[in-house]
Amino acid sequence: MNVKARAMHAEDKEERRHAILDAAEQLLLTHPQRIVSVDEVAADAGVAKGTVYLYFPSKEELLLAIHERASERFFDALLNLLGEKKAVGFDDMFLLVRTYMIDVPGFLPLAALCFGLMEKSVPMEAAAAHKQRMGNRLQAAGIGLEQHFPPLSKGQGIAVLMHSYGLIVGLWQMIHPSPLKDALSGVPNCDIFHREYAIELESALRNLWVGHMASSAGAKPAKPATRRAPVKVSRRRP
Amino acid sequence: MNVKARAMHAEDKEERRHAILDAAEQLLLTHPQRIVSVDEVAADAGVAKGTVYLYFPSKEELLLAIHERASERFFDALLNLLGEKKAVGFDDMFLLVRTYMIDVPGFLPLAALCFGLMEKSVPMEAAAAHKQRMGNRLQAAGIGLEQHFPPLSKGQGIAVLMHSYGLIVGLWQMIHPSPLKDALSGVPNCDIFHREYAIELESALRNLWVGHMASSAGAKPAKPATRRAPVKVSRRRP
Amino acid sequence: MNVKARAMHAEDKEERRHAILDAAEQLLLTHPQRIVSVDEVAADAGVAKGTVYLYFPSKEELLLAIHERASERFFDALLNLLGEKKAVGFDDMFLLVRTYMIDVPGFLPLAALCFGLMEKSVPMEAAAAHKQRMGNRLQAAGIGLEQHFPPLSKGQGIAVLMHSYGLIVGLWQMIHPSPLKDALSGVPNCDIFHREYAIELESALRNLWVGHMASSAGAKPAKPATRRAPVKVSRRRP
Amino acid sequence: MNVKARAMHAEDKEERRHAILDAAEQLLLTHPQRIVSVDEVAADAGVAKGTVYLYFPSKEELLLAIHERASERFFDALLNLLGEKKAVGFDDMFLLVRTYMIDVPGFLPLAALCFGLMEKSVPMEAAAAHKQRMGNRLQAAGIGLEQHFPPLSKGQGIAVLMHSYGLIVGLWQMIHPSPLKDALSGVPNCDIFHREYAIELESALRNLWVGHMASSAGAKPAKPATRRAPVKVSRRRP
DNA sequence: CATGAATGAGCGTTCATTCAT
DNA sequence: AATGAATGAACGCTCATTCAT
Repeated sequence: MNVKARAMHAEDKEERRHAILDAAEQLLLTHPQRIVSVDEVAADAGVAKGTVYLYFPSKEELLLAIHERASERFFDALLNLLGEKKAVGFDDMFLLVRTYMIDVPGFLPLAALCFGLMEKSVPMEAAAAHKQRMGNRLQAAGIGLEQHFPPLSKGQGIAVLMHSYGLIVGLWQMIHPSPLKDALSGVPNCDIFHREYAIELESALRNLWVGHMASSAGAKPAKPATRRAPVKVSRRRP
Repeated sequence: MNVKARAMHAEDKEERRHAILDAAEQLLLTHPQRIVSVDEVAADAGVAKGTVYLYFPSKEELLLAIHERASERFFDALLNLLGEKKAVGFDDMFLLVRTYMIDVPGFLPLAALCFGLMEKSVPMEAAAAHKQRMGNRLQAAGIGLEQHFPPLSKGQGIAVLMHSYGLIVGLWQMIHPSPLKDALSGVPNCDIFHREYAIELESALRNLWVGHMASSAGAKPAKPATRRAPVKVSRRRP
Repeated sequence: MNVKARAMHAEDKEERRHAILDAAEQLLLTHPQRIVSVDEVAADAGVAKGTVYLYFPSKEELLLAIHERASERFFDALLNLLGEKKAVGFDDMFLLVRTYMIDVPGFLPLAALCFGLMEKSVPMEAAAAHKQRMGNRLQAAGIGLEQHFPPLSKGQGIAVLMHSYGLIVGLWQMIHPSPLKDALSGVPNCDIFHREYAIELESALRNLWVGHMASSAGAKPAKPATRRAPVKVSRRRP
Repeated sequence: MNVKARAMHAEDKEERRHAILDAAEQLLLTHPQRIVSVDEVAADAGVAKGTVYLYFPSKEELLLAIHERASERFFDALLNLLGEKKAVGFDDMFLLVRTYMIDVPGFLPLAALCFGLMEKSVPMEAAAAHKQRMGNRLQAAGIGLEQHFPPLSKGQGIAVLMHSYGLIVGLWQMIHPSPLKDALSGVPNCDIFHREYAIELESALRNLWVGHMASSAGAKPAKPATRRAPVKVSRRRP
């Protein structure tokens, strides 16, 4: 990793910026539970600690940048998928979630962390810029989604995505692999916290989507499949 | 808050314990972004720092206790509701969520925080005990849920609750009131992050529940309302 | 140990004082490496923490009292031995050292600790009183020693005792059983620190005594046994 | 002490390391009774508290380093002396003890302290390394000693050194200059604790050495100088 | 006398950030 | 541009001592 030469040109600088991000990401992947220190990042990136601060104004913004880059990969893949001509189903979508979020060990801890980060020390304009970029991607993906899933009404695509992302991150916080897992096996009523995250998420997410599709579709016909339950679940319409 | 008298009896001690919890909760609520320090808690509770450690073995366990107390209130209300004879619908449930989670300002930030807490420094014993208590409550509530929502199959009640809780916490992290909200209004594509959390959550949660009801109910008849969407969303049945 | 009744009379008080000393001593024996806390002592003695302070003005003086009581036992046995009619040799003396110092696990750590304690917080008059009591015992034992070991000149008995005690405590600090012992076995030149303390001490002590006897005895005849070594070791006499 | 320049080169760093050691040593010397705090050391060294941790991994290891440096000086002088061609006697040795141990005010309190330090918090690796370095020096000095004092058998040199060191430190703990000294003068039987340490030590040490020389030399001929005493002191030979 | 709840100064350590080189 | 030595505020926790009950 050690890149000693000075980055004089813009491209060199971008390269070094990514080298630092890579190191930090790697560290996050390797120790998903700990919050990495700037020292470690610098050491792993093969640069001095001060250099990190040449490329990122603060540790928080470094973390944000990692998360944004990781999200970008997901969104790129998603937009790519949605841009294809062929039909796209839930399973295709979930495969992306699995590939870019679940199977990337640091992604979810970081996501959870980043939510709480924006309030801290990150200057408002940086936070705003970050949110805007994320918003743009969401917007584009939401529209693509609506095209592939016709039941979705206008604007509902973005809602589905946000709800999904919330569910993905929130559920991960409840159910994730942890050292406690082994220790608690056998303790009654504790195994529920240690179900397989991917399986549980797929079920939850699918149901969320089913509901979204139904709520849009059913908005007009208004007749749910079963007699009682939906009556209680669907929004009351006087 | 300053209660100078010594807590000599068990009930007094419980009271003081709660006074400390109150102070910490209040602090959490006032500064949702920062992790409160023991110094602050002690000062706000009107006791010396050492006194905090008389009632809680560590800061982590203090935070956990706050969360547990708040959860307990929710679960008590939930079990109470589910224990009643009359029919219970989604709206009744959501009212509880609103009352005990959304409208209690510290609840959700703390919930998000606590998920990440268990791994840290909390001795395994304590973490296990905490998880078991939470597990017990979940279990009881899950069973009650299945009785009121017949479409739910055995064991699905607890799943619904967990998925819901994940969604509640995860979505809150994405969309919550923050100082940024005002600053970002007008920035294109940023307003999506600043929708009203309660409204957004209700929609997401309802859809999640609709999905759960449908997936159970429809497991046998398997007839979705619309032609295409469910085909793609529902689990493939070869 | 739990003695709840109030100690109203002097004898009861003395008894309780000893109960506290016993508990503290036991604790010291059990965990020779740690400095016990007042909490532990009180708990083990079956009294409240405040009660300890009714019987000892400070933790330091409690420790001092333990050490003094343990020393007293040694001195009692020593004076007893020296008071007998029959001849007493080094081996008899060493047996006492072994019985009252080496084989009492807490004795030596405490002795080492107490040396450094007097300067701290212990009020000067308490320290003076302690020293005087110890001095008295030393004085008596020194005189007894001189009677059994004729080569010793007047006043040399007390010197032998002090030098011996210094050697006993000082050597123990260098060579004592410790968790490191096992870990360091095999590391070259480290095994010297892990010789058996009792054996090493006996050798050192015996040589110290041999020297003392010789220096007194030889003071008159002035002819050492060997030709060269003593010439260099003994005090030059011009 | 305040040296503001940054220590950029290895030698500068070594210098600063020593500056910190100096400050700590000075502090130890000024307040032999208290265990210095890192705050004080940093303040006295004219650096920030964090800087101390740049040069020493922990407070314990800082203290150990002070002691090791002081010991090193003694051993260097000792090995130097023993390496010379000319004859070396007890008085030459004692001069070193006086110069490097007695007359360096912080040495003995620190030595006493360090013995008890190794068990605490110092990581085993560091403790082992420290012990090994000390062991090496002892070994070398022991061999040199045996060459200058022929009566000493193989391996006895190191024993003499260890016994001596134990005696030096142990006796110091009993008899050392202290504020009590003045206060207690006149109190009967207390003056024994306030003899001049150097004088007392010389006597004790000389006798220890005489004994060692005699025990080796006499191991074969076995003829004690006096009639009764040695019979009792020397090891029984059946 | 006895209790034990309350105290709070004090400590060792961390680590994001700065800035002289 | 790059370095990495230096900083110092902040933190969680301990525990001998006090004193209201």
